[in-house]
Amino acid sequence: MTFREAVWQLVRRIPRGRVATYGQIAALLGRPRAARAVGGALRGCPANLPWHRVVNAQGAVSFRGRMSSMLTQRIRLEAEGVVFRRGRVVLRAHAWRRWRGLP
DNA sequence: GACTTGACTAGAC
DNA sequence: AGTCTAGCCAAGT
Repeated sequence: MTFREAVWQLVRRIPRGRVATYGQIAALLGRPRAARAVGGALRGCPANLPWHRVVNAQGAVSFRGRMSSMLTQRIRLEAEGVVFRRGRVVLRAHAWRRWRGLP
């Protein structure tokens, strides 16, 4: 299993209405400093993957060459109830917490 | 195997 | 709060 596949597998588990950060994904995979590689893994990912639920550490949508794709990502997130504030996702409210309710 | 390339980040001003 | 910089790392050449 390549790193890229592991990223896809994990991203698939982010629930609707929640977001994860590149660094968070990397950390969950045991590579706390591979945030940048997570971005690379999402480049050319399967179309059915909820890639739009991954944002940067500031809660902002990362630039990917065109403004239109940023807008698409934002629209998709808002469509699932994610709230933006001054151009950033309100992480306090929407950050994916895998361990909620566990020790 | 040695570069190069980014959907990244934390830290320093 | 904005801007720069230096690390980092999997993939593709």
